[in-house]
Amino acid sequence: MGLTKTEIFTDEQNQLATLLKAMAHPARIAILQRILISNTCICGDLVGELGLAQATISQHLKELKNAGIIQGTIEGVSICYCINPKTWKLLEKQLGGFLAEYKGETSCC
Amino acid sequence: MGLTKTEIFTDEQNQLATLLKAMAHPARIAILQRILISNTCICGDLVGELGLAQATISQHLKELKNAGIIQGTIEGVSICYCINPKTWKLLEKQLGGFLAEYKGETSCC
DNA sequence: ATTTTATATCGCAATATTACGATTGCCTGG
DNA sequence: CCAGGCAATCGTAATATTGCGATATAAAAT
Repeated sequence: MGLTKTEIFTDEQNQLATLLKAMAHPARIAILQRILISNTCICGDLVGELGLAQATISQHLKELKNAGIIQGTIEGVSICYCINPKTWKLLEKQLGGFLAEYKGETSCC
Repeated sequence: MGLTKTEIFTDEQNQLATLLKAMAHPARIAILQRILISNTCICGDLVGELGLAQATISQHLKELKNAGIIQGTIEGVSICYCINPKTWKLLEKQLGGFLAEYKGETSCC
């Protein structure tokens, strides 16, 4: 055991879980926030700004890229990362719908 | 190594990461959706509805509870789980603010 | 008091994640 | 072509997650 039983769930559930998982780390949230602020892409600046090793940052970037949340393009010497608009919109839609499903606190338990 | 360096990040980043992590599993998304639909709480019904063992469901519920996303009260024989309004509102706020920070696709890379 | 029913917890095995040093690959400038 | 820096990858250690059977706990029914 030790691996998620994806066959049991819907594609939507698996997809949302994958996206959330990709963001569910403080370093990756910090990376995304940096990208959101300086809209324009960043890269090795992160190594200096966050207190993590280059290999670690690269790994986090890879995970965000694998999930489709960011995309990277070669920009001369360094590499430029930025938000993938398509996935971001999908995320807004899926997550928005999910959160909105909660109808106030109609006295449950 | 192998453990997240939380000291490096802000409380907000760590908190959001914890909440996202708690939701970042298809089974837990499915559980939350069930709760959102039948607003009123559920419990061992999940064992029949999702295809997972009782011990596994119980563990997922525990994780959601630890994160503060759901709360449980004893309801006679069984236990009634429902959304924790406080955390849900926090999540909406944090996540909403986060997602909204993206200013369209102003030609990045 | 004993059985039934509903959950939680323990213990384990398989796998995934996190972090980093070391190395490799790759472009650019000399 | 070769040296420079930037970023990806490899390998490894420590720890976390996922899933389940088995067992424990606790309230309700008999």
